[in-house]
This record gives sequence, structure tokens and C-alpha cells, in this order.
Amino acid sequence: MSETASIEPIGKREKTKVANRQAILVAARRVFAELGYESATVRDIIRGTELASGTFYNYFRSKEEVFEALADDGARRFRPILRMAREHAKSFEDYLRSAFIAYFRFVAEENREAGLPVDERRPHVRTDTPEMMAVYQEVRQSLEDAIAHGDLPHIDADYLAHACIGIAQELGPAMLRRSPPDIDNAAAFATGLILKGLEGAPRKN
Amino acid sequence: MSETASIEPIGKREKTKVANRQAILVAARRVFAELGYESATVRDIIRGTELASGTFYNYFRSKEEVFEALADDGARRFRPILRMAREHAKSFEDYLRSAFIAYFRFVAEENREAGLPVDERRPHVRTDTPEMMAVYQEVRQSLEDAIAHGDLPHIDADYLAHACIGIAQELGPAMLRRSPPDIDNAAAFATGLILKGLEGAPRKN
DNA sequence: ACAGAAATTGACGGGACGTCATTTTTGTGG
DNA sequence: CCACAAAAATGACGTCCCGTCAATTTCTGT
Repeated sequence: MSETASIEPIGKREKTKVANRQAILVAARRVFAELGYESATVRDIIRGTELASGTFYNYFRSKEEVFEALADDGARRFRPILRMAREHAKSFEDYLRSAFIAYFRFVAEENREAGLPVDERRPHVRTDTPEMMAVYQEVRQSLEDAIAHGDLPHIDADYLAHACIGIAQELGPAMLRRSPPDIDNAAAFATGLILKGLEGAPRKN
Repeated sequence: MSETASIEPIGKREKTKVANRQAILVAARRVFAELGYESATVRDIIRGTELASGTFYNYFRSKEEVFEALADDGARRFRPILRMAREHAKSFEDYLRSAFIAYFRFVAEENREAGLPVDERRPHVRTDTPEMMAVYQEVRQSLEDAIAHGDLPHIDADYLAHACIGIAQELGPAMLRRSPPDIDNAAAFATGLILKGLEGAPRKN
């Protein structure tokens, strides 16, 4: 008898495996925040866990791969938010604005818990991880839908998606540099600019 | 007498100094292109010169500093182009378009001589070097001038400058990914988007 | 020509890297 | 309950890179 009680579909093997992976990711997040991506080392990360150096390489091939896993995490959390914004939007303008708001909120949140310095914290590494691509696809899909729906003229969806992402990426830090950061204001600026260009961007004061 | 001939305001000391610095930069550019920024090492760089390892540190404190010097170079070459675009422009639209064209040309050029892979080559490192800031300032100044001149409504010049830069940064690689890259088309897209938003962006086909 | 300043050199101690033979842990069949 | 094989963790090891620094070479002014 002994353990008829709980259904344990998951053996100890699997359990420690996810636990270790998680431990590495948690430690990595902290180490990257403290030392910055560049100067952080694989050893720094494993020292932040109970594991031995060799064990690290059972889970990741390099520091960069750990970072990508973290970036993936972020993108994975952000994507459903983006999708909900699309589904709930009453108009294209509405979608755009909520998407920007969601992103800027996300950025502000990530930044707040990572420590103060706005720029220095952002790891300087390639971020074209699969999940990031998925976010791009999500945005692009929204744009193509809007075009097909007649909400947008027939413009280059690829370029437009990149432009939106570029605006978001640059406006995010610019917003954070102001105190206090005004998410709605930044989102209004981006939305207005994309919809109507300079005439659509909110006047200052 | 001996050397009354040429006026040599520059001693041998100074000369080898600039030569060494240049040698390091040239080697670094090649090494970064070949190995990628991440995996390149200071040793790889000096091996590409006639210098000893210790000498490197007389010129730069780290690999990152070398990269920043290279980025500075790029920005330093780009800035006058940008300024000329501003001075020669007949209208704000004209300025915007030529600025984008200049940037996309620059990107295409840098990319062509660095080897083919579009994304992998771009070093993943902070690029907020002083000269980069200067480019941002240059853009922002243009925008503020245009606002003061009445060519633009009173909008947030800081945000707008960041938005332009974000668009340029994302559209550049997106353009390069197409074959053949169409600089004028990308510039037209960016200009139209900024000026009039979606309605201003060129229709596709 | 010479002395002192400036720059170069490469060896060195400290560490990080990624691997791998060994040990420990876990799952399974008798 | 045990034994045995597969899986995973361990940490020592050889290799390489880092940044420094005392010794040496190269330059400059007098």
C-alpha cells in the first residue's frame, strides 16, 4: 500500500529536473541584474544555486542560452496579453493603444523589479529567440487581419510590424527615463503617430 | 640640417601611437565580423596585429571599449551626412526622406562589407557611445528646429526622435532581409508613416 | 651623445571555460 | 526487498583568457 494516495504522474526524476532548471534561471536573473550580462559568468550563476559546475551544462550550453531562456519567458508571458488586447479591441486604434499600454506596463514592471538603472540593466545580447519571433508574428498577424478587415489600407505589414516594434522598443526606455514614467502618455504618442503621423501625435501641453 | 625638408609637426611617438590604435581597430573589425562579438577575445584581436598582449591595454581597457570606438567611428561618419541632409532639405518631408535614405544606405554599406549574414553580424552590445548620443541629438535638434519653424506641430521632440530612430533601427534589418533591398522603398515607407501615419505610408503594389 | 620619459613586451597569478571519468540517485524487474 | 542499469550530478582537470607589472626597448630634448 503505502502510497496509493495521490496520483503522482511525475517521478522524482522529472521533478528535480524542472527544479534545477528553474533554480538556474532564478539565479541567472539575479546575477544578470547584479553584475550585468556582460560580466556575469556561468560560474557566478551556478554559485547562486546548490548545483555543481558540471551540472549547469546538463541544462544549458552557455550563458547566452540561459539569457535566451529568460527572454523567452518574458515573451511567453507577454504574448497572451497581446492576444487579449487584440480580441477585446473595439477598433484598430483601440488595439494599438492597448498593445502599447500593455508593452509599456510590461517594460515598467520588468524594470522595476530588476533594479533602478534604466539602460545598464538591459542585457546586451541577441534576443531573436523563438518566442520573440512569435511576438513579432503576433503583431504582424494583427496588422494583416486589420488590413484584410478593411481597417487599414493595403500597406506593407512586415514593415509596419517592424516599425511598431521599433517605436515600442525605443519609446519604452525613453519613457522610463522620465519621472514619473507616464505609460498612457507614451502609448498615446505611439498610437497617434502610427495612425495619423505627426498630426495624430498628441500635442505637448 | 638633415631634415629641414618636410614640416613634421608629428613625432614618431605620435605616429606609431595612431598606427597602433588603428591596427587594433582594423583587426577588431575583422575579428568581430569573423567570430562575432560575443566569442571574440582580446587575444584574438591582438593576434591580428604585430603587438604584444600588454600593449592592447595601453589603448583600450576592454573588448567593449574597442567596440564602442568602432561604433563611434560609424556614428562619426554618419553625422555629417545627416547634417548635410538637414541643410540641403527643401522641406521637412524632404529632410526626413533623405535622412532615412542616408541611414539605410549606410546600413546596407556597412552590412555589405561585413559579410552576408544580416542579423548574426550585428554585435550584441550597448551602443550608447558618445557619438551615438550625438546622432540622437542631431536628429532631435532637427525636429526641434522644424517645430520652431512651424513645419511641425508642437509635439514631444524627445519621443519623436526616439520613434524615428526606432523605426530606422528596425526597418534597416527588415529591408536587408529582402532581396534585393530597396532603400528608396523603405525610406518612403518610414517617411510616409511619420508624416501622415498609416494613410501616409505607401500602399503595397 | 646621453639621460630620462614613454611605450612595448611577455611572463605570471587568478579565474573561467567546457569535458569527462567517477560517484550518487532513481526507476524497474525479479 | 534487492540488485542492476540508466540517468543525472559531481568536481577535478587541461586549456585558454584576463589584466598587471617589472624589465626592456624606443624615442625625445638637450
